[in-house]
Amino acid sequence: MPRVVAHLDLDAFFAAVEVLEDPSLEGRPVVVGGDPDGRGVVSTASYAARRFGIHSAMPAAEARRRCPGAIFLPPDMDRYRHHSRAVWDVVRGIVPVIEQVGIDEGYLDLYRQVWTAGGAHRFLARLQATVRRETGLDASFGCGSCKTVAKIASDADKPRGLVVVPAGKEAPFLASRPLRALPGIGPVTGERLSQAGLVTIGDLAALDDALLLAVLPTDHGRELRDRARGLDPREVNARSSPAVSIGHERTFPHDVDDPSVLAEHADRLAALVTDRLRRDGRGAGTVTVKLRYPDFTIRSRAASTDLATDDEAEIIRLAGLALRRALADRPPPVRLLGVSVTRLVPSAQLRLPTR
DNA sequence: TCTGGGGTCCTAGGACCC
DNA sequence: TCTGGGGTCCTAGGACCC
Repeated sequence: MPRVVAHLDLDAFFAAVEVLEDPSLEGRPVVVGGDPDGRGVVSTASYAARRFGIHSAMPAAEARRRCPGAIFLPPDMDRYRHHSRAVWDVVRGIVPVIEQVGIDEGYLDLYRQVWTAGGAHRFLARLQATVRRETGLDASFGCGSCKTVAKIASDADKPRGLVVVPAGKEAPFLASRPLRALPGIGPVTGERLSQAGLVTIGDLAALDDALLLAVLPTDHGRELRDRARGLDPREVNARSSPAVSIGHERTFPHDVDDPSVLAEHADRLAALVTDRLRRDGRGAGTVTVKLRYPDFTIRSRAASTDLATDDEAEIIRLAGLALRRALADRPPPVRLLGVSVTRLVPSAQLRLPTR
């Protein structure tokens, strides 16, 4: 029996929440993201702002050049989490098996709800209307026999889209779309495939083993070609797993030259990380410091302990150690400093050896 | 135009153990 | 004197995602 997987994607989510909280913004170009006077980038642009060519990840300064009249708002994650929870509570009440992937998207396993494409369409149209009525937010849905097809389908007719790909029609549905639309193909792989003359998902799907090996000689290559053919065995996994890492980072408004200033920022970031670690009920065995230099190269150095800790002074000490190692490798100026913790264990195992 | 902040997963090489 | 093989853990870097 073919699987029926749906993908839910909230439309322009951060901007939509801001409009919901301030209806005077309705229909206006709203840009949620970093500081347009500094080094900020766009997180989410409302559809009115997208008409000016503004999109996610664009420098906010460039967004303002394209639309000087746009309303720029800093992200308010607590607010977005609150609205996101409302949406997922509604969905969970109707579909028991869901895998939330981010704050604004997730997969639904519809195996208990529908058996045919027609059934899926009716079911999702009702769910879409229910989400809208209960939360005031629009979502787009895609549906098909696997995650890859469902995800691309949810993006195919935004906003308020609803695209159901019937079983057996996966490959033709995907074939004409650009390679970069395939989840797993980013800037590097996309460029590589483009250099090889590939343009569409169909081009990748058509590669035989020998050509595939020549173009993408990695384990990942076969998986990507399978997905391009509409084959993707990943299940909808409703069990969420605990975080693997917790971190904070900061891009400075101007590059920082002074090591003692960097050390102060490292202390502050380490304290923030420790707060979250403790609220999570965990301890950490490794503290990693990340530096981004003006040329955008990234360097990271780690410091570990044999006894997992959630002690602020100890985490600050390890961060300082890692920072000095990194700076010994390459001195300032530095554009970004980050501190993260890994090798996490439950608090009950604190002060027990981690290895 | 000049590029955020939160993550996950994978890989390669070295250390270490048996 | 010259030399194993497998397995695991750790670090650093990189691709990718939202």
